[in-house]
Amino acid sequence: MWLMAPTGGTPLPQPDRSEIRIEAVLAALADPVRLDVVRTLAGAPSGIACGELARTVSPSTRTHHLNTLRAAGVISTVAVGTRKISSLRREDLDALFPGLLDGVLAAPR
Amino acid sequence: MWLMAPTGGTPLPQPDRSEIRIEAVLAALADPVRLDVVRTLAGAPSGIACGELARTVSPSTRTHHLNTLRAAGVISTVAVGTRKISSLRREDLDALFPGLLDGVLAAPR
DNA sequence: ATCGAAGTTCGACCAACGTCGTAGTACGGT
DNA sequence: ACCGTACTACGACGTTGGTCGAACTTCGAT
Repeated sequence: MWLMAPTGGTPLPQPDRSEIRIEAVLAALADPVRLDVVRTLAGAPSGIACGELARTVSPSTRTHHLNTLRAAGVISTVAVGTRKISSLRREDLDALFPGLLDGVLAAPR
Repeated sequence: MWLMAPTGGTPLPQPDRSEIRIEAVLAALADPVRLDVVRTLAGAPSGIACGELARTVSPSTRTHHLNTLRAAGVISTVAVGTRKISSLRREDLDALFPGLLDGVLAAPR
């Protein structure tokens, strides 16, 4: 048995880089819960399981927020076992909107 | 009679730099109409009258959007005569969230 | 085969938001 | 003094969005 890389699971559908719209990204980042998720993911390049994110809300609400972030193109998620590991789409966002993510993350908590 | 600078009118109340919150800024930028306003103002450092902005919506809706942008700290407005001239708070935004505005403005129209 | 853990889906509810029309205010020009 | 222009304030309406609980699915482990 080998250690499976976080990128080794089944990827959930997500928008292509060319399909990411700035309005959707901004709307996704505007919510406090989702912004907290993004800040957390920014410090964990290898990804984090859904259950470890946004513990202040219920599981169903958590799912809703992660769906929103994924649909906007902010995060990508892979299913490994019973878990789903999410991580920031930093490369795509930096390529499309250089400075945006850094600017957001520079904001005081 | 001299040409009055756009900064010479009576300034409307706006949040201090220290009061600007990233969530409010992102929420303000997330709306298509307001994003259009910001893009327009980005190309006019000297400011633009309300009536020349967001012509796709009614005057009352326009006022609502400009109020939202001002309350979020994205724009500042001065009243000169019967007009109100709005301009981007570029310095403040760049100081608080370096790269954010540039990233947003880099997005394709 | 069964159980538990991890997420999802569905439906409901309430708050917040974008939109408008109408009425109102404030200022400049005639 | 009057009028028109520029913008605002208010109230209404429909839509969207965040929240939850309950029921369901899927997978790994025992």
